[in-house]
Amino acid sequence: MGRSPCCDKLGLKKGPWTPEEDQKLLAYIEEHGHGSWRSLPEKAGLHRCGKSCRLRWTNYLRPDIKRGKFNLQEEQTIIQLHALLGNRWSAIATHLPKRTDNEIKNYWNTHLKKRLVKMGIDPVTHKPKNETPLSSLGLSKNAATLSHKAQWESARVEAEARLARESKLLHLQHYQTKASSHPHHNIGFTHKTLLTNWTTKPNEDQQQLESPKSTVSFSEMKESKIEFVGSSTGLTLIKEPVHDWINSTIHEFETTQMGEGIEEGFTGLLLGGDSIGGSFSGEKNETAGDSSGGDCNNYYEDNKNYLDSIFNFVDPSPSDSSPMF
DNA sequence: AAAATTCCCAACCGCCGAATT
DNA sequence: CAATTCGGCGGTTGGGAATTT
Repeated sequence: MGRSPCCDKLGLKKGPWTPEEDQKLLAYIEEHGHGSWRSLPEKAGLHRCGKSCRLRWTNYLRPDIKRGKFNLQEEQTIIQLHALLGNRWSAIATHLPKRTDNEIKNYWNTHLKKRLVKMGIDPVTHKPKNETPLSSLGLSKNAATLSHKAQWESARVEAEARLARESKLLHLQHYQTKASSHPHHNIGFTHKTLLTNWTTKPNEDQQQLESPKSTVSFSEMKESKIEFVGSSTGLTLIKEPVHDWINSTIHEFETTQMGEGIEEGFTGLLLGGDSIGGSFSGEKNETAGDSSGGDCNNYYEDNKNYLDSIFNFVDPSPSDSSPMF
């Protein structure tokens, strides 16, 4: 049977974390690694459940987290991956370095979803709510193709995500080993920095606009002894690599992300309802009267660009090195 | 200036699958 | 093989901040 909720124990604190609690959690993980989350709170002197500690660590305290506004490229990546993967935030997060699934999920729900809706695009299916105009543009065939390819692509991206998770796990184990053998091992931050951050509002002053790249480490992928076998329900992992295909698809993904094609499509599309000049989080500019997503006159063109950009993502190169298609 | 409303996000909840006993 | 434990995921929400009335 199921287990009882871990926070049901009397006396366990819930709600927002205090700086003192953060410091305890950080200090413990810095010194010992997190180990078993279940037993961590007691060892760390926290009156929290392990789940709460894990969440706090993964979504906030981890040193490799990037906070602040999402840049254009990150937004594009989220939209593209969401079109392929749906609400699989953890899989999407593996392609957005330093972003947590929770943050991406929040950003999608509070910003991107609304933006798509305003553009007349169904945020679930990523199709225009009224198909007719696009059909007349001759896109219906493309849409069918997209649907088919997206199934494969979805499986591929999911496999990438899995690999990324596995490699992260390996790194974590490596780190934990290090932490246990080096009691004062520094993992890239100090209590001081944490407390400094707490004196200002989190999120506010840590905006970095780094150029994102896939968290899937290509070298790790190359070293991986894993082969993907597609199936209707997902992927089976068996031994021995098929490096060429993996690397080529990853390369396609990466070049597509950096390429000008999608940039153009999404930039025009998404910037349309937002502020001009790259200040991209200025949603308040999307006031009534501004037919967000651009001019009404540009509606069809915009949607065409939107679909095109996804087509480009799914099928980015004319040569199409993927054996799947 | 104050009240009402909306927005945003950290954190919780419940479920699931994998691992362990 | 069943029961249990654990970590992880996605959906949801509470409450503070920001904005509007």
